[in-house]
Amino acid sequence: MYKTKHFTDSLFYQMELTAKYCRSLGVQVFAKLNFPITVDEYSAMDVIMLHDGICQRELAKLILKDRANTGRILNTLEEKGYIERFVDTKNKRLVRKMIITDDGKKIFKKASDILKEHLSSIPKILTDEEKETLKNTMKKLREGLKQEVEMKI
Amino acid sequence: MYKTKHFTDSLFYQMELTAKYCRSLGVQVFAKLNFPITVDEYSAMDVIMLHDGICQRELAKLILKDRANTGRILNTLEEKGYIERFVDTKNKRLVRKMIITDDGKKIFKKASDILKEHLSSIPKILTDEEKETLKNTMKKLREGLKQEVEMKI
DNA sequence: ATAATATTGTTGTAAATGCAACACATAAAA
DNA sequence: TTTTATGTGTTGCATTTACAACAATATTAT
Repeated sequence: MYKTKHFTDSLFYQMELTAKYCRSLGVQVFAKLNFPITVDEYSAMDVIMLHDGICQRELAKLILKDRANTGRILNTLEEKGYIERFVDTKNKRLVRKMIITDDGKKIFKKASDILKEHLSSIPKILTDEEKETLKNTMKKLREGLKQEVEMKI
Repeated sequence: MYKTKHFTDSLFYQMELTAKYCRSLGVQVFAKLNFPITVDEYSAMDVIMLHDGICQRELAKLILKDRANTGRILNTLEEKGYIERFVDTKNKRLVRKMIITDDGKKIFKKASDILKEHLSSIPKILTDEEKETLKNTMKKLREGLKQEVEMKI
């Protein structure tokens, strides 16, 4: 019937499908283990710890959520007492930076340990080599797409 | 500081980042070219044409959106006159099936042509081999994750 | 036969998301 | 100096999404 390649066979569409499985797995694991934070909050904390003195917009660019969304995630993390925010300057501009509190570090460490233990119980689907190749190729794809897609962050 | 692998280095998280670029590219292209349908509606039409006589829930499972969401997408496609729905039976159960109307086929063809032309103007980021490997590995990952993740569809 | 269970689709609702508009401060240009 | 442009963060709103509850029907168990 349709000889041309279908959109649903395209790399972009299949990437979306695959990401949905990954995301669902993350959400379900976090809910199942009764974490006091969501996947997104956990990811944000991870990025903050990796980038000392990061400001909100830089964080937004790294987690690929817009500024509004990023601000809201930080609001809830602050309400929970896992981060503290303060005003600083970057290039002589006022920015809001944040640090992980001791409470936050404790929760993060605990979550990481439980997560690692739980994930190790999931059977290995891909070989280490396949995983590495996959990550490298996706990184290359992201680098290329950065030129084509405007992310409005 | 943190010697253990970070969550943001994980395959799952990087998949989410990469998928966001892909999704944004799709949305932006569709908006830029003034299509009368969204990416999701286009994908749904593509899947419907690939699977003749598919019912709503089967469609939902393929596009990985829940039944509610799938029903709503079909509502808008029906309102636009691009599909027609009718009641049928599957395993002696009442189900709603759908067909693409002539109008729908026309729009889909037009969108496909414009899309192909536009996408060909985007510089090649990955080689054909890289793309194939990537798609195959993602498919393998999805197959494996199907055992671990419940999709509630 | 009756009750319990399962399948399909819809409705309602809360949460997440994206985007535009705004406020504020600084840098650059006139 | 005054105006214009840029960078940062917040607010509001519309859309998307996930999830639970429900209705209707069919299957299975008791």
